[in-house]
Amino acid sequence: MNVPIIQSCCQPVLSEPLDGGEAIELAAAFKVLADPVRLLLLSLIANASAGEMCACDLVTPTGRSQPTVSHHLSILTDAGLLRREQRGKWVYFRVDPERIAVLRDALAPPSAGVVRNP
Amino acid sequence: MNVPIIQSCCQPVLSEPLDGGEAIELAAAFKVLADPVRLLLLSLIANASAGEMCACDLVTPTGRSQPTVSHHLSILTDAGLLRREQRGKWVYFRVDPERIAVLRDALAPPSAGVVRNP
DNA sequence: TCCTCATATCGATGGTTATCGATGTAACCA
DNA sequence: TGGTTACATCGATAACCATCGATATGAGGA
Repeated sequence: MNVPIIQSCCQPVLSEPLDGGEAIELAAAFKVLADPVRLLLLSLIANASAGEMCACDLVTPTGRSQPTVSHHLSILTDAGLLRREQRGKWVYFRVDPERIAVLRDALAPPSAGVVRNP
Repeated sequence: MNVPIIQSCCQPVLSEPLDGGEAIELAAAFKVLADPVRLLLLSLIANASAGEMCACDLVTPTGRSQPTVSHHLSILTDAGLLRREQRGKWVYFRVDPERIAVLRDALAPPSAGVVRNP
């Protein structure tokens, strides 16, 4: 997957018209969330007691092969939704809530925080 | 695309662990947003002066064929993100902001409105 | 240095979907 | 009734992506 880093790219969809480039960028960002395994990974990591999880503990609960889980963790990390930290042989992941907030903000209600006709 | 109606299915992803079914449902919902043409359609309709737009006026600004635009409008309508109203020969669409809010809420910050350990 | 284990990468495959031209359907009008 | 226009559906195609087994990489430990 072509995964650009998720960053604030535009006004909320419902508050101001998107141009073509913004639409492509936002769509790519939502595509990262459009997979059940990736949502499950985000949820597992976000709700882990230490706020982080070892990749080794993410294979079993997702029910996928180790390469598949590694693939999804890469996509989430490339998008900036996860932060990766290697400790010895192990890799730990934690969620970056600010990146998630960018996507959340793109869905803000109409005219929230936007002066349409100043 | 298999497009279930978008409805509140679960606690926010970052606040409580998802189960497999919830993850599948949420992923399908985000998949609806994971296309630039559909985001552009949502944006155009939400920002139209009358709060609605005729399908006939959505072909040119998206730069796609009429069948393709009709296809995407169907997906958005099936998901509940758009409301469809036929008036004579014409079909008008308006955004349902509550359905968008469901997706937005799924991305709520950790523990927002959720008591993790009561 | 060799072995083990955790993770990443590779190559192949099957399923999904965005897209289009052609055509069907249905509303309006003369 | 016949023509025109708006929209939906159909069938085909090309691109994309999740998935896996096999294998490479790289860190620790003996």
